[in-house]
Amino acid sequence: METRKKGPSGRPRGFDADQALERAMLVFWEHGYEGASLAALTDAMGISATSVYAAFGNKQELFRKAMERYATGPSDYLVRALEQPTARGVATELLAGTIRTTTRPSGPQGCLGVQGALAASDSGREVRDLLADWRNDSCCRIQERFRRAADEGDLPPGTDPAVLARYVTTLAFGIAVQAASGVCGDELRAMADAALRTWPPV
Amino acid sequence: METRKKGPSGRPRGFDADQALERAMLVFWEHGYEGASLAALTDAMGISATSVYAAFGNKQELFRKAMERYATGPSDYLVRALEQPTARGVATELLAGTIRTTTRPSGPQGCLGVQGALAASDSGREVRDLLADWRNDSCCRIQERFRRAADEGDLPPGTDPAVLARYVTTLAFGIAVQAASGVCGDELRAMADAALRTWPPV
DNA sequence: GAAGTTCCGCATCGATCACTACGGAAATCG
DNA sequence: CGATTTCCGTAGTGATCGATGCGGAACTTC
Repeated sequence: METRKKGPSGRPRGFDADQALERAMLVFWEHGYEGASLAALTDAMGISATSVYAAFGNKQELFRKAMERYATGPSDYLVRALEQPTARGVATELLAGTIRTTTRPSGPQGCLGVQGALAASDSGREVRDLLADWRNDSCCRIQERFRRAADEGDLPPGTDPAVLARYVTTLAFGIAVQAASGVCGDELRAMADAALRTWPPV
Repeated sequence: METRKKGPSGRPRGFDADQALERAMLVFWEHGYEGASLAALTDAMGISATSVYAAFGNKQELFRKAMERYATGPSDYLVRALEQPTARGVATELLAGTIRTTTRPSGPQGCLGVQGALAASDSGREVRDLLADWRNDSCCRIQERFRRAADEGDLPPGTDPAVLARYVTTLAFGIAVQAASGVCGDELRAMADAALRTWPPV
């Protein structure tokens, strides 16, 4: 499993795979998995369908890679939120990051992990389940962080980390829906500020 | 515009249009607007495509009628919530109704108004905007109810009805996403109880 | 019964879906 | 250079999409 190039490698590909994946992610983000046709994807990526399948497998694999890129790119605020020193900081950073990413002026509105495939036909069931797992995993990671906060005395006694994690992720997913509906960031920030003023909701 | 039957009416339709629309709504609810194919719809409705177009126009019109049925059926908890005597009662009934409808054991999980068309291709843009308007309208009606509550002294001075309405609808939409992810009703109820324990979040 | 109207199953429309076979062009090797 | 390997544009695969034309059957009113 050498990463070095060895042997006759033939003609190298004539496009930037990273840039192509970035553009594919934006199309999936805006139109969802099933709403993004191969024609729309290849058009945005600037390459032919042949190149897409040679470089990424098929549409489903392309979406998986686009989702990974989304998780480590536009959605990396989750990691930064988990690194906050206090539970309140975690919630604050999570909601602020969600609002920032879902209402960015240039780019799709909403969250790829939510609107990528919330409901789908039978052929899109796997992708739908993939995103559901991603959302539940996000909730679990926050729950673990809140459990640690409870152990550290950062949360009032009797606070249930699971309920608290479900609460902040519900707000985050709701923000994603509001953003997809065209609600602006300022209004969502005012809402998040109000919600965080009573923290934690024991 | 008589509702009576007059003149030669020809052969009456051989199916129950109300029942067919109910079944179409369930298919749209589960698979979304674009994820519900005409084949799946006609199969569930028990009638041919010809009958669908004769009775409901086209797929988009069928969805509009299904959405109206959803608003006055499974989603009628919104009206009951708005009729509650206190602002706290409005929020409590809204969240309870949302959880009840989005996690019913038999039937689709989630909310048709959210997952019906959160992201869509170009051909589904009109339906997507229709649902976005429905969501924003729901928020506006709640905002008006909270404004009345503020006038009646039912809310602390300085409370912004718009922010409060955005808060409860964000929770409701988030609940719909959680339900679509397979989260059970009990867990969501515990979360809603915690959120309502600190009310209002001024 | 006769005339008129509507229903609806069958077959199919063109468009688009995700996907791929083919082959010439281009680049890397010895 | 020649040989080899890979890329990728063109064209087209069968399947499915939403939506209809047709015509016989069924039901109405007269």
